[in-house]
Amino acid sequence: MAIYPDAIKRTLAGSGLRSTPQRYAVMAFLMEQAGHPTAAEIFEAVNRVDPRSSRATIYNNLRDLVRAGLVREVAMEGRAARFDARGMRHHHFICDRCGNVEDVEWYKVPRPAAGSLGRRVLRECELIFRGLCAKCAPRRASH
Amino acid sequence: MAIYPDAIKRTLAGSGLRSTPQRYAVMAFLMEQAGHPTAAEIFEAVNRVDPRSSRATIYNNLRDLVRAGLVREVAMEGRAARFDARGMRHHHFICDRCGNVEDVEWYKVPRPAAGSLGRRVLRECELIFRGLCAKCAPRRASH
DNA sequence: TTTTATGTTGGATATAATCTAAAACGGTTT
DNA sequence: AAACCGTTTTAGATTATATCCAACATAAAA
Repeated sequence: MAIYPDAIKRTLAGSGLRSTPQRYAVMAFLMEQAGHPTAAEIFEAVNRVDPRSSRATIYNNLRDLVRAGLVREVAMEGRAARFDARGMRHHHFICDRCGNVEDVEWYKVPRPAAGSLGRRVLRECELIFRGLCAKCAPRRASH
Repeated sequence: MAIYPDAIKRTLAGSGLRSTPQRYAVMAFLMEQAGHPTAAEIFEAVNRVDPRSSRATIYNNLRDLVRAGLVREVAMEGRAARFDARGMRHHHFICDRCGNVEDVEWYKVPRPAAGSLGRRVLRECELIFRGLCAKCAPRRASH
C-alpha cells in the first residue's frame, strides 16, 4: 500500500535489489527514522501501516540491506541488534545504562599502521563510544 | 580443584569479587587464552578440567567480570558474544567472512569534539575494524 | 504476456542468554 | 573451629533473538 518514490526504488535497484513493498517499507522506515530501531520495532512499525510483512521477511531484508551497504547494523551485548540507514557517515554512542544508541558526528579516525594489519583487508573503521547518555548521566537527571 | 595463584585472586578481590573455583577458572582461562572465545567455548574449556561449572555460572561470572572491567565483551551480529581478558589496551578486527575477532595493536584515537558529546559521559572509546582476515583474504588463500 | 529468478510466508527450529529457588560455599567473626 | 551470612552455584525452565524451510507469490526482464 505504500507509495513508491523513485529515489528509494533506484537506490535498491542500484544495489541489485528488487523493490518489493516489504523491502521498500523497511528501507523507507529506516530512512525517515532518527533512532536505531531493533528488528522487532521495524517489524511492528512497518506492519502498523500495511502489507503485513512476516518476521522472516524483515530479517531477510535487513540482512540484504546490510550486505548491500545501505543499512548499518549495530550489535548489542545480549540485546537485539539495532539498525540505521543514515546516509551520512557517523560514529555511535552506546549508553551503558539504558542501552540506547545515538549518533556521534563523524570525524576522521587514523587507520592503524599498515604493519600491524598484516595481510588483513580493511573495509571499514567503526568507532563506538560507551558511557552514559544525557538522560542517564547523574547531575539533576531523574536517577 | 584448580590451583589458586595469588595474582588472580588478588585481582578479583581488588574488584570486590570473591574467588570461587568457577570464577577463578573463567578468569584464568581468559587470561592464558590468545583468542576471543564465546561463552559456550569458555564453558567447555573450563569444564574440561574440573569442577563442572554450570552454564548459568559462566554467564554470571562473565557478566561480573565485564562489569568489573577485568574482561572485555565484543558483541557480534547474530552470533554469540566473544570475550577477552587481555590486560593491554587494544582495538579489534572482525572478519566479515569467518566472523573471527583479532586484536589490533592499540593506538590513541582522538576523542570527538566536546560539543558533539552534549551532556553524555564518555567512559570508553572502542575502535572496531571490519574486513577480511589473513585467512579469508583472496590472493593465494584457499578461497 | 510469459517466464523465471528472486522474494515472501508462517510455523518450526536453532541459538543465545537469563531466570528461578534451593542448596552450597567463602570469608569473616566469634 | 563453629557459627554465621551474604554471595555464588546449580539444573532446568524460560525468554529472547534469529534462522530455516518448502510452498507459494511476484517484480522485472524477455
